[in-house]
Amino acid sequence: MNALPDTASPLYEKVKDYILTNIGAGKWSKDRKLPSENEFVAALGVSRMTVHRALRELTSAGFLIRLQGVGTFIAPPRPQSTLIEINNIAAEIVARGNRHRSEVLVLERITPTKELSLSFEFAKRPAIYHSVVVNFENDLPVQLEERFVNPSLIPDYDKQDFSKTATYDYLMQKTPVTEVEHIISAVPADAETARHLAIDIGSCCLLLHRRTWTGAVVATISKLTYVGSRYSLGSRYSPSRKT
Amino acid sequence: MNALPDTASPLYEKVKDYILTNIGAGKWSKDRKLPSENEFVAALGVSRMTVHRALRELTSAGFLIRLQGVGTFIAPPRPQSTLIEINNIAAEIVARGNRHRSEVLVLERITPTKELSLSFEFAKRPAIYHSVVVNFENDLPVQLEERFVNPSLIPDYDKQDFSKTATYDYLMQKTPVTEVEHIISAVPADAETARHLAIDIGSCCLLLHRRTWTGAVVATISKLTYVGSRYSLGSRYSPSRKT
DNA sequence: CTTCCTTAAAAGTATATACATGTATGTATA
DNA sequence: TATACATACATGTATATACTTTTAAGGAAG
Repeated sequence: MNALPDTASPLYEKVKDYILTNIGAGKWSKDRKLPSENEFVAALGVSRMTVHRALRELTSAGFLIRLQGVGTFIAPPRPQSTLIEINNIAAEIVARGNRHRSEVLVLERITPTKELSLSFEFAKRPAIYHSVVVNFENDLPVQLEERFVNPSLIPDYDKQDFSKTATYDYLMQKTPVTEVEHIISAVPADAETARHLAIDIGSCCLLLHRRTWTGAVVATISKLTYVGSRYSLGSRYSPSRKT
Repeated sequence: MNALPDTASPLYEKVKDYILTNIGAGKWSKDRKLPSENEFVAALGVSRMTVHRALRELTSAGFLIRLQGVGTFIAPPRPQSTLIEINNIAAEIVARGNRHRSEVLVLERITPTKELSLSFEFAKRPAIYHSVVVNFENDLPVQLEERFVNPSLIPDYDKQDFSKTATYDYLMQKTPVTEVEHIISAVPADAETARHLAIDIGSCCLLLHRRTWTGAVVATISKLTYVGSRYSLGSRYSPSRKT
């Protein structure tokens, strides 16, 4: 009668199975529309909310594309976006079998510049935390990390001893990251950076600029400068399709 | 009154933001329970189904753990691998509203050096394809791409017109990538690179070294050199845990 | 033929309600 | 004391209903 599989799973899962199976069987051709929610209701004898949930979950899983006012379509095979994995520098150094050490240069509470406040998407200009740390691999400086931290999310940031705990680990543990923005560029070292990293002014450095969000709130802004001749970011990644 | 953010987004998204923000602020301590659905209903003045949807989506995104009959808890911090998405340069330039143009410098079939053959993990030394292309953004060279391609996977590589189709698009279309290795570093431009990119020798460049696999076979080896002062790799990414 | 307006249809959201299912807890009973 | 049961409360699912938002299509007016 209603064509749904006879399993113990909840109804919306049966509807998902039914739709996926029929997509696999080519019941609805690649570029044509799937039945509307109301048509599924009539065909399967379940409520529209249940059909809607099934379709919504299949959409967020990438199988379908839905356009309000238009209909539901089979998603094209997804393009493989090339992803690079950025690891915690301390962990990476240790993983290579080398010795890691941090030196805290600055750990303070400051009033942000107008520009920085803008990056935090603040309406007002509350005080924020500011840290500058140099990371060493076998006593050779390889990375200068400057971080600005939102105190409303991480209140005790300036009380920590970041020569013991990596800033990265502390932040990851304190607040969930819901979104990350990265900008990678290559820049010549300025005078201050060169001094901290013990390199010549103008040497090539890898600059990783990162913003993280927790919900709608900017949690941290980081500027990570790697010495080009001493460090590179590496990763090996298997793009795997879900479900 | 109801403490929800005042944005244009749907209600369940506001509830999600509200919960994430409060987790970030440490309102509900790490190991203790969050309020029950009915308590959220009373506190926020929305229906239970709306709260339920918000909590369900946060759970499937990996932020929460829910136990039927018990309650809702904050999920332990995930092993956070930060991912960066690398896009097709041609697409990125066009997406910025600029004009993209390619110039093919080399497109040939060569016998690989011993070292290159090793990178391909070849036992013997069969001929491979080699291409060098300069990518322009509004007539300004921004990237030099050198690629080595395995002819057993992509047989007609040297017959293509890569001033029309981007090499990236062609390769993605021709063979599925099952694994990718990346190494990003910052290097000074050598004489030849500087000439092709119209920059000074020693200028900072972003070097992206990439190997792709199809199954157990190395498909391509690429060396992408970006002019540091003209181009940066950017991405915004939502780390969402699957189901 | 073109432009504007009306209308229908689709997905999206929000709510009230009901019942199902799993867990912990307190209480009565053996 | 220990077991069994009743109960309260938590999340999970399903439905009916109403309204919103977006889009496409058809028709009237110019």
